[in-house]
Amino acid sequence: MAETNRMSQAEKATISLRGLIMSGEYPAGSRLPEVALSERIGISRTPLRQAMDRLVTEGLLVRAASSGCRVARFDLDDINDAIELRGVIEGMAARLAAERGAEETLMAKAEAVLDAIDVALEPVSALDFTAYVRLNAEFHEMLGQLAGSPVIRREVDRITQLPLASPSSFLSDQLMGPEFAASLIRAQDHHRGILAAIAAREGSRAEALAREHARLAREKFDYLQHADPKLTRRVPGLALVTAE
Amino acid sequence: MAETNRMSQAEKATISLRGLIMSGEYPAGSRLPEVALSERIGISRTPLRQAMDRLVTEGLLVRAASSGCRVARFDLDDINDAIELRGVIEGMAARLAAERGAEETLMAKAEAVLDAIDVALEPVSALDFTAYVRLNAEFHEMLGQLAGSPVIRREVDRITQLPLASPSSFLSDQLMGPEFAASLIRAQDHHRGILAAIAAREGSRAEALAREHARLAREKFDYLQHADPKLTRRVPGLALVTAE
DNA sequence: GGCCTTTAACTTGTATACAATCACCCGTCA
DNA sequence: TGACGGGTGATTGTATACAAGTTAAAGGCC
Repeated sequence: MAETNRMSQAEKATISLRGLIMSGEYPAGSRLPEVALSERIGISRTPLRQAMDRLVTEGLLVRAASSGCRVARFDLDDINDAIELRGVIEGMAARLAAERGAEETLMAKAEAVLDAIDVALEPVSALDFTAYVRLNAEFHEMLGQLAGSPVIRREVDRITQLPLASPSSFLSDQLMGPEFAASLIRAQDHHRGILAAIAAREGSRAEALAREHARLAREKFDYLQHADPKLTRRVPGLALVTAE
Repeated sequence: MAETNRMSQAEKATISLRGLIMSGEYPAGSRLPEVALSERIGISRTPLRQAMDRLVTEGLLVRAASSGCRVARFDLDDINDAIELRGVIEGMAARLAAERGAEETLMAKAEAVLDAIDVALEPVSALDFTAYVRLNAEFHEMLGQLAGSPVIRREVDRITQLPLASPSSFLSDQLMGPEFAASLIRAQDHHRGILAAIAAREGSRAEALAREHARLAREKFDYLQHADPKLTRRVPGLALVTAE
């Protein structure tokens, strides 16, 4: 959490509140009383309300008519649709990058990120998980830039940061198992394929690969569903997903 | 502008401010002093700031680091990318509707809207333009619902309401000419095709058609660019687009 | 005369006070 | 005993006052 000094109260409130909700502190559907919250996180109501507005646009909260906010409720379909949506957006970014041609320096940087991921995955038995999460997020961010369009980039960033659609969602070293490690390697294969398709100006292939890549998140999520229910409390956001 | 009574100050401020900006009152790149604005639209700073936050997420304003908001600046590429983005999102909605199957009552309602558009376009020489704009917006809204997913619907609504990507953008009876009327008829052909593809469960075709359909907006925009420059002042939003 | 520094005014960001609305509960009347 | 009405409490929405930071201008010094 870099430099909480230079952050505005509203930003701090956003992060605190998002964390509180993702951790399941406030169960899905529960109301969020403003005064109590502002006392709890030590920030006055004005920036807190800004934060709540922000989380409403993120979809984490819903604003009931003139009666404050409630924590949103998600079911399995919502998660899958959010993942599908991310795949479509990232697919568009990859396609446009291929069709229009991506800047060489950006491509080189993206390749470097992938090389670093290879390193992080190197000792399959004891891979560097936190490094992977960081680098993976970085690659997906690069994907938004490769098309060279501020509009596209902005949209990819937005989708990518949505709590339940993010490429980092439901990633947790809690579920480190052999099959999980294997899925990380498959993901890296996808990464390479997407970049290769962009370099070869194969727009359709780049788009299809990016969509397929997003679907890996589904597998991870399905795995979570059937794994130890105790994980619900340790994997951020999982507490908001109702069994349907 | 239905029932400004029951609206919160923040909503009123959003509408006023959006109107002010779209009309070109504040030129692209200019700063928006909060106090002056709040006096001008007669709403205190707190809800005004909410409105500004909202317009920032819409992309109409940009927030410079600790120095308030400026009116966003758009170029031709931004417009085209926003249109492409809408095509991709609506394409996804259409594809999912086809793949998953759309509810019959919704399909019937969508067909009814298209029938009404046919009527509005009937006398080619003197078609009912305002009715067309309303019905067109309604069809695109239905498109978001046909997939039967709240997540998808939400996203289509969001994109569809973005000022510069909306299917109603740059529609103006100012530019009523024979070629323009012809493009409305082509648009209606697309509408029919999309719905037929959904009914036939042809996801890929539905997606491709929806994408192509969005591209009609490009033609309209290109036409505007080369038309009478005086239109800049009469077509909402056009004033924000710089010549690049 | 030019540049740097300091100060002052303005602008945003935050906190708090106030207003209005909503919901719930209790009491009274039919 | 049940239902309706009034009132009271809490909670959100709005306005305003205050603080902090930024920018611009003016004056002094080199």
